[in-house]
Amino acid sequence: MDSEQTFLKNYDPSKYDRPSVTVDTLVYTVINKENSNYRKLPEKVFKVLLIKRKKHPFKDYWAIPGGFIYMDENLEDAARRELKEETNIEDIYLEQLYTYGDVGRDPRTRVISCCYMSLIDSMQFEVKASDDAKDAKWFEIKYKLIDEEKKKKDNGYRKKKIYQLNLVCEEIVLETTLHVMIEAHGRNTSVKRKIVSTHLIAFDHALAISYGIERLRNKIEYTDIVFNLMPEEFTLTELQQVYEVILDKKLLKANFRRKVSDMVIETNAYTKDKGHRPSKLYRFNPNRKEKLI
Amino acid sequence: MDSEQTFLKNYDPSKYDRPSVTVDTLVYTVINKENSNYRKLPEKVFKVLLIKRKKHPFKDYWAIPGGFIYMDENLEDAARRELKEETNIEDIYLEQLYTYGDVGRDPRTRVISCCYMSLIDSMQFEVKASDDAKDAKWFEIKYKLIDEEKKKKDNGYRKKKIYQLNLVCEEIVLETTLHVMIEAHGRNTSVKRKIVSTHLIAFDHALAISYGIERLRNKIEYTDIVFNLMPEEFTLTELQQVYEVILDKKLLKANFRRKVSDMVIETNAYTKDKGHRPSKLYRFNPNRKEKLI
DNA sequence: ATAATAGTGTCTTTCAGACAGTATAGT
DNA sequence: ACTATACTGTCTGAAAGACACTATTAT
Repeated sequence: MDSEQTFLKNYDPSKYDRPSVTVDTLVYTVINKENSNYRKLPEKVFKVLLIKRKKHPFKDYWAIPGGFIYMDENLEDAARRELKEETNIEDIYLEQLYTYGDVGRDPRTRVISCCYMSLIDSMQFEVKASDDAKDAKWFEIKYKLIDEEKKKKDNGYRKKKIYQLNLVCEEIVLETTLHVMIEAHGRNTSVKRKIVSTHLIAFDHALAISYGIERLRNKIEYTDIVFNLMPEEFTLTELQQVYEVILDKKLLKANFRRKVSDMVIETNAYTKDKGHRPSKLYRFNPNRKEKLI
Repeated sequence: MDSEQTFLKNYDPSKYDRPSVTVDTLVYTVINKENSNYRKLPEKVFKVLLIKRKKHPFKDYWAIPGGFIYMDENLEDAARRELKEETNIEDIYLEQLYTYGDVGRDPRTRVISCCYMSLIDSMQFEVKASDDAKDAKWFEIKYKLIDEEKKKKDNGYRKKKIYQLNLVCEEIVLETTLHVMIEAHGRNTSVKRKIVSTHLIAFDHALAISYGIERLRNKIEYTDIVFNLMPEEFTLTELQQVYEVILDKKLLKANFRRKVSDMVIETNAYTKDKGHRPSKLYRFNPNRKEKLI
């Protein structure tokens, strides 16, 4: 009769083939665009951080920062370590997004990639992460539903949503087309995402980038995560601009202010030297009723 | 100058230590409780499927069904294969829930577990999955927030939510206490879940079971997933009972019916022989506007 | 004065919550 | 007749959406 102890002593993990495991971290931010007219507010741009690969496979392609986990390190710790190493960013909002593990997604060997998503404040990190030496660059995100096909089937339907993801940094344009296939059959609905065409983006990383955008668009509506993109103090118009650039739609000012009113606290400070009426500065209200999942 | 091809030919995956990867699948359902009073409707019970482990480690403990992935098999395919093998369930709603990878969560070696969640129709699978020979059993779920502590800190707070998870099957009672730690610091909020005490549940599986319940409670409010728990035809009262047992609260009938009205289509059929007024049978309306994430 | 943003008031429609009432089978 | 469920109507108040109006700065 063997005990758990003797079992563990004799356990040989190399009996089975094992995949490699990486941790990749999507870093999103919203940054001010340069401005000519002294009166106008700077436009906000939604960006994602990509690294230019220096090694095979996908040499010279752009990828989400990340790497192989250490054997004595938790997944989230690995994500934070990589983020610190590559961008010097730490103590930041991080959440697990999705684990990608399709056969053949990495030409070297079976690689399973646990993907995290983080949001950073543009002011705090803008310079460092844009650092050229690291070959890390912020890419402006343009993500749009461009077409939708629906076919009726008996007892259900099949819908294909076609998305265009364009990532732009200076003269570099990374263009990807994605399909989201929704299959409804009886009471059962399944969703599959796949890359139809992509250009200069490594592995299946375009999938994660688009999924991260959709998750963010969703969670911004019912959680506090936006504030991870904001500086300590901000105007309500800036906050609204961040919502608008992420959701890719205009919002009405009066309604927006009502909606966020219980998430913020006003300060006594105002903006100045803006060529128009000064604006009150606000902070995040940490004592609001939270909603987390 | 080496090409990608020569790089790949010389790539040796055994250079680095690699973890083992498993896929585990939470299977939830809602089942009718036996009934004495011929007039009364059967009560619904929310259940999760657990397997009794026959091998070390955690021999004789209860675990979520799952196992090691094959090297030539996608993650979701692995989840579906295991589900088919162990419970004969197939063609069912499945979604990725979370990937657990803490060091030391498996005493054998580093094991990373990609956890899926599935919902099944009690009528269709009730008998098979309860099959004793497979040592798989349905456990009734009782999941409650039992206490909450909040401590103010400068520039934020720390909140601890204490949950009690009880799983009951006949005379077996599996009791777990979980902490959800919410730490708000400045604009940054982090959430950590951990097991404080658990009894006869293998690995960190109690974490996944509770997280799955919370995800389901959340998604039932704004998606169609409930219908994966329903038979082809059902009464609105049955649908309401399923909502109530998952959310663990009573709902008002008139309001509930208004809320679900565009998700269902009425049939011409009615229930009968119930000892009270017959009820109209409904089906899922596959053509409703969907919300998926 | 002007151009631009800051900020508020209010109407309407929609939706969530609460409650009370009527209807109808099986014994 | 009685019991238990089936089903509907309507009131209230909150929230979402739309729009119009006033206020204030730097040049």
